[in-house]
Amino acid sequence: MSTPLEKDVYYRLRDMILSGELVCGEKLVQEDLSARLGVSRTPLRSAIAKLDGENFVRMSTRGETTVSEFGPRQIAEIFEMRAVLEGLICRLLAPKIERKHTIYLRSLMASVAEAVETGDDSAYRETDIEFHTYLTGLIPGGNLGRLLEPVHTIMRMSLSQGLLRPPAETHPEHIAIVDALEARDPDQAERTMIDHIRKTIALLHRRIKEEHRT
Amino acid sequence: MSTPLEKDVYYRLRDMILSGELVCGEKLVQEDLSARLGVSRTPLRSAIAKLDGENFVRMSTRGETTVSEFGPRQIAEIFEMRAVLEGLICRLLAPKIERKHTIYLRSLMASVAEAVETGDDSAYRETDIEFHTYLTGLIPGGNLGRLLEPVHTIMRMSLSQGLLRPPAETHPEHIAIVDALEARDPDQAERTMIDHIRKTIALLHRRIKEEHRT
DNA sequence: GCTGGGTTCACTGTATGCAATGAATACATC
DNA sequence: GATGTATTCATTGCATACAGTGAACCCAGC
Repeated sequence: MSTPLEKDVYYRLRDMILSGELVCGEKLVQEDLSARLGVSRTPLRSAIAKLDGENFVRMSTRGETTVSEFGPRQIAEIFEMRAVLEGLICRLLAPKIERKHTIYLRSLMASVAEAVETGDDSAYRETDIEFHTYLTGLIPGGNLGRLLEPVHTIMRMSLSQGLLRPPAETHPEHIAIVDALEARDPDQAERTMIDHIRKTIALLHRRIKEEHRT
Repeated sequence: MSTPLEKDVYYRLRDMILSGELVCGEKLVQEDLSARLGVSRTPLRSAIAKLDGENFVRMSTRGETTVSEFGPRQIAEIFEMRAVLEGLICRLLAPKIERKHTIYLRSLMASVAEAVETGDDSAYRETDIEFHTYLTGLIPGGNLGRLLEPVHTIMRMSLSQGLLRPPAETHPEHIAIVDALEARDPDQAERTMIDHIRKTIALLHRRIKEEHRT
């Protein structure tokens, strides 16, 4: 048992949901899925139960399991949550952030400076995610971080689907966030982070509008 | 199948964790637990998987399942999340809240006016919870609401353990929140809600300090 | 043709059995 | 006595088997 089968099934299932392979509202039939994934229903059920806990699927009381919806509308809502939660992280972090952490963040920003200039999105994308993930990981205790993990998974998916503002736009915002953290200004750090994410939300809403028009 | 056994096990297990019957860090032994609860390991495993998804327990890769910690420190962190998330709810709700909803909230407040005067905490407590739960339920889509459900469970537990500010203090705050919602002022609504919850967090921190001193 | 009752069937929830793995213990060797 | 090794054991992960339930379907009666 190098890797527990149910973990594997969990990740595969989650990917299938986020990639749209399993459509929203689709009823999950355990036998079909287990055949499709080549496992028995036991690890599948564990995976589904965990996904239920994370709200990726919804189990009705009558045995029906349906896929939660992750359209632009829901993504926007999730990003709203992300904004305030990551803002909170910055606020809590600011008073006591250690020098080595800001140094790492700065080096992270510096490492993609060229990618920003040249407009190399794919190189920039990973750094963007790392920036947010790293910050989240800095909170001790980690309840907050654990809650945000699935959210960041969704964020990763959104970015890979092209939900990306121009690096030339977001890069300075990231730097401003680090500036505020380094200045140990909780309010400023929180505000900067929230504004940063809400600009992406605004982009999302424009997308929704366009999509609605077609 | 009046009620699925695994749902029942899930709730019982969650209660055992929140009530402190299962201590933080305690390793969950499936056979022991299943015997203790009078069920087989199968529904138990489903329940545990879901609790893992909600971060009530933590499953290591090596099969060990341990209970997450819910001490004052963690409760404080969770309340911080609660503050910004419920603040967000108010912000999103304010522009479009319907009259019938504010009417209900006002009636809710009015119904406990005497309890506030007389200092009848137990009568007031349920209304307090209902106030927050109701607001959470008003957000459409419900991803936000679903995320906050376990959080409110923790809140309920905290209140029953005496984490309660005097109703005379919180009651006007609730009213102020409804005022802001009715005025359709998103910023004010968000701020009022956040301040409201953060005052409870401050109480929590005082508790932590006291506890630390003994 | 439509409706009511019964039968079948697909699917889920649960229990149990088995195999595998990590840990603890006992033992042998240096 | 300490250290390395083999064996046992506790406990998990997985598959399968079984029972129960809701839904679809079919057929008879009006």
